[in-house]
Amino acid sequence: MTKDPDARTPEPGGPGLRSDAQRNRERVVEAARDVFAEQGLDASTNEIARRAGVGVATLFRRFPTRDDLIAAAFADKMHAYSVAIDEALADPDPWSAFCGYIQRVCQMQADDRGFADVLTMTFPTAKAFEEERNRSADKLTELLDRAKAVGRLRQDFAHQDVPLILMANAGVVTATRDAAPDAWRRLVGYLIQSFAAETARPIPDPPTPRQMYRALMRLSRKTS
Amino acid sequence: MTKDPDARTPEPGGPGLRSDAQRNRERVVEAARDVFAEQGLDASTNEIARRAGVGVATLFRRFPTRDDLIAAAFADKMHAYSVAIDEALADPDPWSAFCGYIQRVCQMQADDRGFADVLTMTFPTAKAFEEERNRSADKLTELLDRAKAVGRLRQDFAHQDVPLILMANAGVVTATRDAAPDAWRRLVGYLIQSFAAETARPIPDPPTPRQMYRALMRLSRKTS
DNA sequence: CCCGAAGTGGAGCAGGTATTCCAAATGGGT
DNA sequence: ACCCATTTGGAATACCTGCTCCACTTCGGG
Repeated sequence: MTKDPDARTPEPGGPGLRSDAQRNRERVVEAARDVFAEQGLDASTNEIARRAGVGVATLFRRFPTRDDLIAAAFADKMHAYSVAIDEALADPDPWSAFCGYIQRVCQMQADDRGFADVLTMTFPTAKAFEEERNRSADKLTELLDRAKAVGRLRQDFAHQDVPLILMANAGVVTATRDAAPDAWRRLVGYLIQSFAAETARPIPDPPTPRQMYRALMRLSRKTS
Repeated sequence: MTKDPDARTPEPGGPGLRSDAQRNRERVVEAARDVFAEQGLDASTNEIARRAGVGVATLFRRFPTRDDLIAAAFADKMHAYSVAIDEALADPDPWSAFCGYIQRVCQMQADDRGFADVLTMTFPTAKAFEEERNRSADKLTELLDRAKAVGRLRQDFAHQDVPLILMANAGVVTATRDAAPDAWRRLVGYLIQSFAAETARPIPDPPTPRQMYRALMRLSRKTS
């Protein structure tokens, strides 16, 4: 009687949830983090529920769509992702800031198979991330501008090149994770060198921002 | 292509097959080529049979394992792949030969989703390809040596870097195929520039040949 | 033209997903 | 201690796969 039928709070940890329910929710999120990290975003729902020690119904009640679960599982990694660029902006040397940022983000991909997917297939998943992404985008532009201003980053480096790097890196880490876990460092080493202004030579145009946006949106729906 | 009774392929098309059976076999191979190109190596068997207009039993009778089908479907693209390096070796300028080869192979990945998989996940599939690969490996070494000898290719470029490039490129093409089909050219542009001797700066060591071999063998068995 | 061997297609099976439903268990306010 | 709304686990459903089996069809040599 005292309960309000529509007192649903959309996303936070657990507002009106019973204490045990809230605990179970957290267990699901933790299991999802683990499983996604190991197996990528297309890991089986059953596996996550099993690993969390709850029934599948519990998982679905708390996270009706897969995107809800992904958003919850990667919320803090997305935060770390945007913190990374803040830290980069704090570096007095814009070039080392840029290089450090690229390496950091690629490292995050190497560490977490699911997160590599989130960063490349990306937004399909969550509006929750969209805001964070937009903030990051502005900061990224700032970072690139600084590195160009000091003459270290080539002028024709486009911000679309960053997701391009992430996609390339994702290709390497998914292929080499088991057999050669550090192979991606070599790729990134090559790439960063090619971003240096002093050695820049003409290369094909980058994809347009709009193309890149659409590429990132891809695959929310499977092959069809 | 080019139906030639004794062109190559030891015992492929059909030795003692009835004429209709042989025709069906060819239809399956063609359907497999199309479907693999569109959907990648993990396309559904049923889909291929349906597209070929035959029953699934026919497909399985002719190609008991998936690898058999893959080998048949990509035989001529593998041949083209090894021809590409011959053509590169025919180029009098070792550096443009090298650059052209990389671009050519990456182009092939961009054109065929399944072939991109074959080149990166690779051999899981076929001993048939192994011989072709070994021949190619020797020729590749020759190509790299020449380019290094004329001082255009950096000395620390390792032959393992080639599959590394293919993996990176595969990451980009799978992500951007629909929205930005030429994005991979930009990546390859960056990479090739970083392979030039004159601008070379130290980068992390490449994976060992053995690591790379194991990486290529990966995923013959799923996640387990 | 005929008939056995070769070839065929689709139903069927085992095993995998995502998602829904509901009888039973549980928390926590009283 | 009680009671009922909330929460739960697992069975049930509805698809997908890969792969096999077998009654029927077709080829092609005589």
